Amino acid sequence: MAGSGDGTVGKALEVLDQVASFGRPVRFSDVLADSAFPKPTLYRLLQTLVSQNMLAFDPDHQTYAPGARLVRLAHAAWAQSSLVQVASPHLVGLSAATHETVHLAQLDHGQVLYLDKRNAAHPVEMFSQAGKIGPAYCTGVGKAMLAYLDPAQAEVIIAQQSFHKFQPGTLTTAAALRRELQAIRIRGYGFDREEHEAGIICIAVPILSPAGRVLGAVSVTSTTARSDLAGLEHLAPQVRDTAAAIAKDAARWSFPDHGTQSRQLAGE
Amino acid sequence: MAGSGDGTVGKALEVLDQVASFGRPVRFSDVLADSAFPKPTLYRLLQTLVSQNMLAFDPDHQTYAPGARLVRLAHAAWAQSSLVQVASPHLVGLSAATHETVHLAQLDHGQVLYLDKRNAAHPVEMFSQAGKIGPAYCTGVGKAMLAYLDPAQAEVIIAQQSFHKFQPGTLTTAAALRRELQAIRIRGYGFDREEHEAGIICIAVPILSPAGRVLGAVSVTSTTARSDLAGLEHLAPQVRDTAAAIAKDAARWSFPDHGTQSRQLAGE
DNA sequence: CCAAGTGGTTTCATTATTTGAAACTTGGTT
DNA sequence: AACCAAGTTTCAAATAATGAAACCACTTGG
Repeated sequence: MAGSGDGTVGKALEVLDQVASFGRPVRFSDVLADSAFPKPTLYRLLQTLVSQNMLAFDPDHQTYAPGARLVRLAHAAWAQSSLVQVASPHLVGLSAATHETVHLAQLDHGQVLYLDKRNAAHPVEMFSQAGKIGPAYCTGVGKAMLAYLDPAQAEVIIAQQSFHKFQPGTLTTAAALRRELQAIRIRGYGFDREEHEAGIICIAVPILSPAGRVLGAVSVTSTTARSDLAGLEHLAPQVRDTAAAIAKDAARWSFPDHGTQSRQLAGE
Repeated sequence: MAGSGDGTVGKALEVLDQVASFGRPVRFSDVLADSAFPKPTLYRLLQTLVSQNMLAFDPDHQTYAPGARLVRLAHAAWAQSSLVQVASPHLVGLSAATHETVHLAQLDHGQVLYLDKRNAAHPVEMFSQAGKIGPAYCTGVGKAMLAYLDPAQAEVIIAQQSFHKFQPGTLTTAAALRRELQAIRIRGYGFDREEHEAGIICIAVPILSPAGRVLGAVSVTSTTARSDLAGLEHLAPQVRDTAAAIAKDAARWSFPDHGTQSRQLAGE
């Protein structure tokens, strides 16, 4: 579904991703080095992105970096993501009740995209966490979402996984993952059994729309030092209730229309 | 410089802005209603954006909303914006020293884009604030940046201002604004004299690169209840020092190259 | 039950944009 | 001065975007 290569826009966004994925400002030649595009094409795409403020060009160092317009757009994305808005109080509640860290995530590009994180102990952070990405095949939220996805879509995403063996317990084959997903469907929730990081375990439940569409997932994370899988399993009802509550609120949220908020962006 | 209308990419991003600027999920016809594009063109642009995950389409309600990829990209933008990274500790320091709210901002599309906010009293929030936009002609940070911009660029931005009279003291003409900018250049810092919001005043200083390019601005905000312009003026040296320290760190930051961070985005 | 209407989608010949090999400019090195 | 690497521009050919009109699916009302 999230296919690559729709026309010029697709190419431009590919370049944008590329620049963003270097963790630092890059020179033209850096991008060119691992770009599929020929020099002048890449050059023009970069120019366009800069002129559109999607990339910022630093003339002092001749480098490109992700631009300001992205931050502005993301603010809009965040502010009106009904999931984030609606989930927020429920996450706080779950975090307080369990005294553990709670995550809210979504699927994007076959990966887990974390939308929110609540930690009972350190009630700070935010942008630092929101927007982070992680693998789908070895995280609790990732597997919980995959399990409830339309089978065809799930297969597409499974095919995209790297199956890198982070830990002894990491699932490293599509077959093993499919078995795990089946188990999750029967149980109603998924675990992360130290598959991604040593000592980190979690229980995760998908958030499903009334029609059964996967909207996201919630998880409660703990450490092997503090708890164990059995301990997390006791939290299953609470996590499930939280997911259900979020789903219910999300379904309600869409319609009331909030009285046409006046739009205002700029003189341009 | 940030011209509109470079080819198809520009059009697609225009549509993206448009969708983002409704504060809610929108139907096709909603977008069409205030779009310059004919029906099929708009339709295809929306399709492309959805397929690229820049917009999310909700099939249940047939609505479009800003998509997950934006959040991911913005995380990258944020994480590697040298300004934000470098400024962070200085903002904390300034906020602690002044017991007031401190802002970090940049110019985008002729508007002020807030990148960070530190409040001594409520050390929470973040995504909620980062990404917010405001007018350039009636905020302290906006005027401070305009004052030190290349005159030609400044004029372009001045021409884009709406000069809406938010408050009795709001500057409502380009001429008045130019006079104010001249005063700021002489003084070295700018004020917001309740021009945007009643009771809110601030002192702002631009952050300039060694070459004199405007990188952003810092401000300390207070209320008429707690302080006054004279009170803020006492803080001028501190704010100026903070801005200078940020500029210095920013200049240093660009080169060390951080040992090529491995890029990793997805299977795609 | 059919006619008219609304909101969304598809077609297809026309038009405008994108493309990239090659040539060129710039600034630094030997 | 000759050389080299990085960045920029040219221009005819190839490709993708365009939008008027037609179409489909579904509701509304006569």
